Amino acid sequence: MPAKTDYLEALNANQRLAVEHGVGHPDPKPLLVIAGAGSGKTNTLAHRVAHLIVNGADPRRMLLLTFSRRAAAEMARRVERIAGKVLGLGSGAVTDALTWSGTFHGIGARLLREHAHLIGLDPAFTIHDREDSADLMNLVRHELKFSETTTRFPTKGTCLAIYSRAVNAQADLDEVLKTVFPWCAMWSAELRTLFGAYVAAKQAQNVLDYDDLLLYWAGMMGEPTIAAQVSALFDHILVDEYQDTNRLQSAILLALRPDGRGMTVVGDDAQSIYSFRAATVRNILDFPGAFTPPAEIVTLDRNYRSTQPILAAANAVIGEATERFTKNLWSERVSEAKPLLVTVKDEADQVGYIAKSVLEARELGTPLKQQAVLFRTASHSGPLEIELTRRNIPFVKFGGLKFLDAAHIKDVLAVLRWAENPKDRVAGFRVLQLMPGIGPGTAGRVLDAIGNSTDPAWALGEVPPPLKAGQHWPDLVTMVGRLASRETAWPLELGYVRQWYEPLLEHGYEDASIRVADIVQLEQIAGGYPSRNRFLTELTLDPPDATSDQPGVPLRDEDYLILSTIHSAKGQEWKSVHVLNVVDGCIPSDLGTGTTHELEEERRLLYVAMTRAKDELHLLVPQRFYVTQQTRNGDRHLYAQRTRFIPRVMTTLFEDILWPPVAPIRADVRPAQPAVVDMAARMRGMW
DNA sequence: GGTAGGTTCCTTTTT
DNA sequence: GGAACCTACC
Repeated sequence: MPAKTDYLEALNANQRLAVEHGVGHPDPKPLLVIAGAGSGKTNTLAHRVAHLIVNGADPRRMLLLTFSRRAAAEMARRVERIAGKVLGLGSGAVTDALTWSGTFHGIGARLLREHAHLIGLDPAFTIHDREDSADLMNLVRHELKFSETTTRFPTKGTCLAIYSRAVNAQADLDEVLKTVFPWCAMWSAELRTLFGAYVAAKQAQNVLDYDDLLLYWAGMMGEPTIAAQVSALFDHILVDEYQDTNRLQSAILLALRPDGRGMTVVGDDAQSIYSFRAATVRNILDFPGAFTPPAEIVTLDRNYRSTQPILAAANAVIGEATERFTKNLWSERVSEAKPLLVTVKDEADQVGYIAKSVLEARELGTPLKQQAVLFRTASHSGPLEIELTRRNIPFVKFGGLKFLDAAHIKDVLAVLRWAENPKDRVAGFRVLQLMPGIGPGTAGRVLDAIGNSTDPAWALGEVPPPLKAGQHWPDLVTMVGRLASRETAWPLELGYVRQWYEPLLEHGYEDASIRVADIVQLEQIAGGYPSRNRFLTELTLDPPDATSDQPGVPLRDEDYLILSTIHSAKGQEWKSVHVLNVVDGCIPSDLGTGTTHELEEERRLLYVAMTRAKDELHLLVPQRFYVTQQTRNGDRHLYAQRTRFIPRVMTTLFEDILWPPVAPIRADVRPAQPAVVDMAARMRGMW
């Protein structure tokens, strides 16, 4: 029975090619969709999924790999709308069936739990986030006495970064050291020993880190019988943001579908901004040739998002890039307004300009939610956050520090993780040291004592109580016993943890009451998960991005401005976009100018930021730029240059303005004293 | 030997 | 604001 295909009418010719490719064909070629910014990528992918379902594909047998859970949810919502209408299904029917939809890491975790027995893995494994992994690396580093070398050994974070790089890029350690961490090359032998011990420690403790989720998955796919079993779960594999996958991820995909059958990948080489975590543009450039016959390529180059002047400027910026699938985006959205290149005196004016501009736009009918301020580094928004708070402009920040990164939240999660997996030494180590009088030494000995006991909760009760811990110790023993026996239903047991933790919190922090409130909030979030294990796993793999992601925050219906790192802005769009600090040293970051490779990525980053804008784009160029803690000179002002990615010849594509407009200020002259108080405003403000 | 508290340095981007 | 390192105290 031919299905109704009205929904295809709304697509343009190329989108339709991408959606209909191979449907009904007995032996379809793999498909690569090069989708420029704002070209309706998500919509096209969602239509393809829906179209496949309408034509008889089983949504339960579709693997949909997206960049974040937010992207997965958005995809599901659209598929639901399209397919639901055509198939006349009730709401949620299709979404519920799209069970294999999520990030590589999330899907990996699920596949590993389900197939753990086949590869000798205990399915009760817990997952370490980056900080936990670094802590474990640190423990091992100390055990091996690498912390006592005469010349400085790389820090835990650097060690983990090197390890992770080698795993994700599927590269040899020496190669990684030579190309990415040359200053650590002298430690090659020690690092190899360290990583061996680190892997052994993870295995002994039954924990996996982020990289393991991919590595074990890839390993599983290397065993023909298991590979066949896993591959047979899926008829279709669709991957979004393919430009941000690394070699390990592409290896997994190829192992799932060596012939590329039923495989669709979508991406934009111009938006690849994750090479720091070993993503490689090569994946997308080489995809077509990985199969015989090679994959079909469909290019979406019509932009539906931005006005032509914004697009012209963005095209000019990316036009200078060295290697890419050539495609220039075009748009029919005419506008007289060029993007603005706003020169301001310093960061204070930058912040003032944004506040003014944002409020003006709101007066003209653009709600705050339709406006965003983007920046290279999470910490750059600090002064802006202060100013917005002062002016009572609500905002939500994406990227940077997470709710879960707060020490007190990590403490509570560590208690839960230790209960879930008593072998998890990092968790136990953290929990024990919360108590007064217990430091690394005592904590280590306690962990050794309960070591491999079959009943760790009981073993803990047998440990002689460290005297200085006082009442906290017996309370800990009671609590751990309770959690281990699971006598209290999830998520109520979190209440016990809080009861134990609160006195310690009050002892350790001035602002204990705020922190207690956070934990209460955590309890509410926990209510959304069916079990402790699921809670811990999903929270680690998909931490809430911003405060608005958390239920219970009274921001839901309110209007608020979006603050986001450029990385976290991926895939999103706003009517009006401001980009902070478009100066050399920020974009490109002075940390990212080492190699052409890094420099190219910084260029793409600016491109991504610019292409988020629909109607208005403001690039801010502060002339003076405050730098904290430069290695040698301490805090100081730098006289910044406009970013090298917008050379003089390109400035015709922008409207150059100075702000404040009156009396342009030479950088070397101190500004006149501003009015101390705006008395007129104060008088008006009385009413 | 171990813990608590002070000092100094540094601070990309994320699953 | 945090981590690594140092020093004073138990």
